[in-house]
Amino acid sequence: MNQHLKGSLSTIILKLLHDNGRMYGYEITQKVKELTQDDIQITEGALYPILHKLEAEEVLTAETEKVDGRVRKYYKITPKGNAVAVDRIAELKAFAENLNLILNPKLSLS
Amino acid sequence: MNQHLKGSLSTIILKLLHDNGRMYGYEITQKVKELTQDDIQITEGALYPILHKLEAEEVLTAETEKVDGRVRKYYKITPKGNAVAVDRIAELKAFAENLNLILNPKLSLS
DNA sequence: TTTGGATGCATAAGAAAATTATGTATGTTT
DNA sequence: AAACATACATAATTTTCTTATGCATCCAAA
Repeated sequence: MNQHLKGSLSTIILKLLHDNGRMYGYEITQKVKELTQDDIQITEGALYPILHKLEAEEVLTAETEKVDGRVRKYYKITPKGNAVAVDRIAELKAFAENLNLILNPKLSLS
Repeated sequence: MNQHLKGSLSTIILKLLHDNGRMYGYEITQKVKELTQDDIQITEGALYPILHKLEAEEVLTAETEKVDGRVRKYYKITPKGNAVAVDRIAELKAFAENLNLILNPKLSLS
């Protein structure tokens, strides 16, 4: 995985769930791959523990479904979790803007 | 500190040193504060171990100076370290762009 | 037909990278 | 004198990820 992703991964997951309403783990990994043109690959060892933690914190709820013979575990944001998600997404946006400020500092025109 | 900073911190330090040539630790913390309008505060417990590690890897070299009665440890990127720095900064830029793609997904116009 | 690849979830051991707390020291401001 | 800013350092702990492994199903290719 991209080392710069550290710390941002759980918020990215919340963002995708916030946008898409209901997703399962594997779908999240594919969506991130697609959005970033294969640049970001979420590993399972990182993904599932985060989903379980968010579920334990009641930010997410899960429902298992069998689709085409395979089990999928669908996650969505709880009403209670929505405030948390919105907050963290706003922080991630602010962070992205700060990154841009650092990476493309304005020339001093003095 | 901003939790999303995790993982990006060492590259941010390299970026500042790459832009400014020569900086000491405290100066780096102040520069990041300034650039991000107080949004990002680098803690000392994160900063100094990173500087020491980069020095051990010979990406940075350090020189101690006494200025106005206080000791400062100035760091700069080594010739060898420059390639590493340029690489990581490019990766951080790519990451920032990926973040934007995730945070502001294009509407599907199908 | 069986092998490999994609789909799908899970977890354990270890490493990496931060937080939090603490310590030292000097200079400046109140 | 106390508080705050400047300046560096590190130890213990926690968070978070990597790497490896395991299980199971479906589909395509050989």
